[in-house]
Order: sequence, then structure tokens, then C-alpha cells
Amino acid sequence: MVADRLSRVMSALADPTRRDMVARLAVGDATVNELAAPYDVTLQAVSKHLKVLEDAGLVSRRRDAQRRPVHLEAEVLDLMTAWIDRYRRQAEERYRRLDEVLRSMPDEPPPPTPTDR
Amino acid sequence: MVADRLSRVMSALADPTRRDMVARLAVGDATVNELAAPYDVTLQAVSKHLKVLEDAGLVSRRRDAQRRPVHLEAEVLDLMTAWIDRYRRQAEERYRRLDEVLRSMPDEPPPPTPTDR
DNA sequence: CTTCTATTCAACCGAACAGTTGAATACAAG
DNA sequence: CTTGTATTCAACTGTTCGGTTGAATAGAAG
Repeated sequence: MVADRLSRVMSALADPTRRDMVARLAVGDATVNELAAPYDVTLQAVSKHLKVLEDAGLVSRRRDAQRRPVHLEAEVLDLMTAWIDRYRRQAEERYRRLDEVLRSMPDEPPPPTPTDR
Repeated sequence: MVADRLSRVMSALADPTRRDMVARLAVGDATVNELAAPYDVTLQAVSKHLKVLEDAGLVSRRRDAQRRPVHLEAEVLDLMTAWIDRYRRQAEERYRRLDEVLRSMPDEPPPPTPTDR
């Protein structure tokens, strides 16, 4: 599937294990083995989780001998923040204006409005 | 499945159609039929998408005769913002400190560090 | 009561997902 | 060259997901 970037980022972070990995990588880079330690799943499963994070652009990997240290690309999170902010702000703006309208016409006995769809 | 709230919100917004619905609901409430109009899927599919958004707490629904107007609960988005900010900030902080360290010791011929894990 | 409109429920389908086991690859080191 | 460690690839499995069709419910209106 070739989902857009934002969809990949969001669905990558929809998983608690992957969010926890990101949280731990915010502290510093780590190898696959180190990352896998706290979870009760196979190393292969962790490797797959990392691939999902990598495909979303959330992490990158160096090569250090047989190790593949994982690095958090924190800027990608801004993609989400940008999307969220836009619509949260738009919604807030709307409420603000609705409030104003309601305040500016305090008494208007609302008729049954039968033909009002 | 009983995923935690944040996971439900993120996975709800991992779908482009549902993100688009949220975007349109930021402009104002809408009925299921109105919401369905732009998409080339059945009404039932749209109804399912709305259920996902509702289970995530992202929308609520009134009852207006046979219509069920959908309303965006924009505050829920703050949940995501809070999570993101925390780790992005943490990562940034780390780089800032790393930069300082690197600047404070400008010349140190890095040895091969053979026993350095 | 019947019909029309709006919406949901139920059952089903194929694709994607998260996990598993087992084999393979990539290096380091004896 | 052989062994050990770190990681990934491949194949399989059960579950979830986004969609479908068809039937059901809720209320407005003739």
C-alpha cells in the first residue's frame, strides 16, 4: 500500500509499542536488541515495528559493525502537529464567532422553522 | 479490542477519508448524508468511519428527527499534541545539549575505542 | 397505514497487520 | 575457517480493516 506520508506517520504511532519506542529513542539512539529488551515479543517482531517507523520517516538507521543503531527523526512529528493545529484552530475560531453572533442577538424568539432543512 | 484512547485517536486519523471528514467538520456540523457526498463509497461505509471517529471521542452526535448531525470534539486533538510535544521537545533538548558538549571539547582525537560497546 | 428519507445493523470478502518460527546474512573474533 | 552475535528475510497464521450488499429501524409526511 502506498499511503501518504501523514497516514503512515499516524498509523505508525497508533501502536503503543511503537510509541514507546519513539519515547525511548527521544532519550537517545539505541540498537534493535536494546529496544527489544522491555517487550515480550520476538526480535523479529521488533525489527518489523522498526521498519514501520522507518517507512514513516520517523527513524533512520546507521550501520555500526553488525549493529544497526536506530535514530529518532523528531522533525517528522511536526507534520502531525501542523495538521492538528490547523483544524483545531479552525474549530476554535468557529466557536468564537458563533459566540459573538449569539451575544449580538440576545432575544429572538426562535420560530418553529418548519421549512428550515 | 480495547486499545487505549491515544491509540484509538491516532489510528482513527491514520485514514485519509476520516481526516478529511474531521477537516470538514472543523467548518461546521454535518449529517451523515452531507458527509458522504464527496466520497465514492456507500453510506454504510461512511457510517462505519463515523463510528470509528466516535469511538475515538473525536466526534459526537445529536439527534434531529431522522438525521444524526455529527459534531467535532476538537479538544481531543490536544491529546495527540501533548504526546508529540513531549517527545519532540525531549529530542530537541538532547541535541541542544549534545551540541554544547561538542562545542566545549573542540579537539579530541577520537581513539579507535575498541572496548567501547 | 403506507411511503419516503436518513441511518444503522449483520454478514460476508479480500487486503493489510502483528505476531510467530526457521533460515539467511553480516560482521567480529577466536 | 569456525563460532558467536546482531539483525533481517521468508513463509505461515489469526485478527483487524475498509469495503460491499441486503435487511432493519426511526421518524416525517402523504
